[in-house]
Amino acid sequence: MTVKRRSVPARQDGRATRWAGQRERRRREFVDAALKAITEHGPHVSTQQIADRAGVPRTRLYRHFNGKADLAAAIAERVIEQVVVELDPVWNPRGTPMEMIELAVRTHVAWMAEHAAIYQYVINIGGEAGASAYHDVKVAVSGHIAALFREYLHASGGDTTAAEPAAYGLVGFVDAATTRWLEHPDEQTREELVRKLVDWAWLLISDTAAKSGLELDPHQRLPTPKELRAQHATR
Amino acid sequence: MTVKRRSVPARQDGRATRWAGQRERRRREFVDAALKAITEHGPHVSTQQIADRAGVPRTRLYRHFNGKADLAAAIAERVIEQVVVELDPVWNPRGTPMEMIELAVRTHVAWMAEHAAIYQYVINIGGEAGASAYHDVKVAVSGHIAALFREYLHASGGDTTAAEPAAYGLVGFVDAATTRWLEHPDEQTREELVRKLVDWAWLLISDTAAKSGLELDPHQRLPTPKELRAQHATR
DNA sequence: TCTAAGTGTGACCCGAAGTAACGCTAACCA
DNA sequence: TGGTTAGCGTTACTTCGGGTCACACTTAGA
Repeated sequence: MTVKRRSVPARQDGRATRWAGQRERRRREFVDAALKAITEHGPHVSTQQIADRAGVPRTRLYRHFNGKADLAAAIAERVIEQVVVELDPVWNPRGTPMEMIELAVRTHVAWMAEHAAIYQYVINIGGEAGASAYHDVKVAVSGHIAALFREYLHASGGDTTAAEPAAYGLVGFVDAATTRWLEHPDEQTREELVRKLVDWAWLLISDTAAKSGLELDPHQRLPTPKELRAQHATR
Repeated sequence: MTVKRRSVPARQDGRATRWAGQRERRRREFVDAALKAITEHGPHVSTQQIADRAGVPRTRLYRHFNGKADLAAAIAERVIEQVVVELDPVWNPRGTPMEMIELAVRTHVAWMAEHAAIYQYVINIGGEAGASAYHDVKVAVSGHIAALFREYLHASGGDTTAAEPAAYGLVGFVDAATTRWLEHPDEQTREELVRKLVDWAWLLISDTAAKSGLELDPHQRLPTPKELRAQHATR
C-alpha cells in the first residue's frame, strides 16, 4: 500500500515542540551547577552535592546524563571551550612568539592557581570517572599546540615528528612545575615562576625550530606558514 | 614502693617472639601480590582481586593495612625503592651529564612502557586513594633531581630557585610526551622519542647551568660540587 | 592443659552511584 | 472539556566496593 511521504511534517505537535532544546538547556544548567559544586566542595564532589547545587533531586541528573562519566565529560567540554577561547591568539597566531608563549603559560598557571578544584577534577577525577580521552583538557590543549608546531615545522621543511612530543611535553612541563609551586608558593613569586617557564619554553621552541631551518625572532610577529613556504622555496 | 627495673627483659615469651617481623613479612607479601594483581587486572584493581592474588580472604588485608590508602602507599614506596636504585648513577653522579640524562629518561620511558598499569596506579589511582604526597613516585623522583640541581646551582653561585621548577618540569615533560607516544606509538620509534627527550633535557639543563656561570660539557665527567666550589672561589 | 598470636570464615554495615515506578504540572490538541 | 505529551519531584530500591567484627581453628610455647 503506497503511503504519501512528506519531506517535512505540515504542522508539529506543540506538546512536543514545547520542549525543544530543553535537554541541552538542562545539561548546561547542570554543568553550571557542577562547576559551582566542585569549587565549593572540591574535586571529590558527589552527585548529591551537584544535585543540591542544581536544586533538583539526585535522580533527575540521570534523566539528562548517562551516568557520572557523561556528566564529567560535559564538564571537561565546558572547560575546554573556555580555555580554547582564552588561547585564541595562540591557535590563530597573533603577536610575537614571545607574546604567544607568555599568554599560553600564564593561562595555564592561572587555571591551576585560580580554579584548582575544577582543574584537578577535569585532569584527574573526571578522567577516572571514565570520560573518553577526547574530553581530556590536557589532550585538547596539547593537541592544538601540536597542530600549530606541526604546521610550522612542515612549512619550513623540518622534522614534524617533534611536534607532538614537544607540545605534550611543554604542557606537561608547565603543569608539573606549577603543581610543585602551588604546594610551595614561598619558594618564588608567581611572576618569577612564569618568567622561568616562558624562558624555558622559548628555548625549546626556538631550538626545535632552528633545527628545521626556521630562525624565529621572539619579538617579531610570527610569520604565517604561507610566508614560510614562500621563503623556504626561494632557498 | 621501689621496683627493680631491668634494661631488657631476662627472657621473652616465645609465643610472642615467634611472630617477630611477621607483620612486615605479610605486608611485603601483600604488596607483591598487589603488584601482580595490578599487572593482571589493570590500575583499577579491587581489594578483592588483590586478596585473591595473595590467597587470603579480603578481610585479612585490613589486619595488616589501615585501609586501601595504606596499601596504596606501601605499593608506591616499593616502586620508589626500585626507581631510586635504578637511578643511583644520577643521585650519586657518575659518568657524563649526557649519560646521566639518558639513563634518567630511559628509565622513565621504560617504566611507563613496560609497567603501564603499575605506573598508572601509583601516579593516579593510588594517589586518589589518599596516599600521602611523600609516597608519590613523581614527587620522590623530582625531589631527588631537584636536590641535585640545587646543589650544583648553589656550588656555582647560581639561582637555586630554578632547581625545583626545572626538575619537576622535566619529569612532567618526559611523562606527558611519553604518555602521548604510548597512545600513538607509530608516530616515531621509542629510540627517536628518547633521543628527542634527551636533547631537550640537555638543552634546558645546560642553559640553566650556563646562566649560573656553570659551563657543562655533555661528554665530560660531571665535576663534583666540591670541585665547582673550588673553581668558583678562584674567579 | 592452657595461652599467645596469627589465620580463615562468614555475617554485616555503610556510602555512593544508579534504576524505576508513581503522581503531579503545564501546555497543547481534537 | 477531556485526553495527551513531556518534563518534573518524590520515594523506594538495587548494586557495588570498602571496611568492621565475632568466632572457631591452628601452631607453637609455657
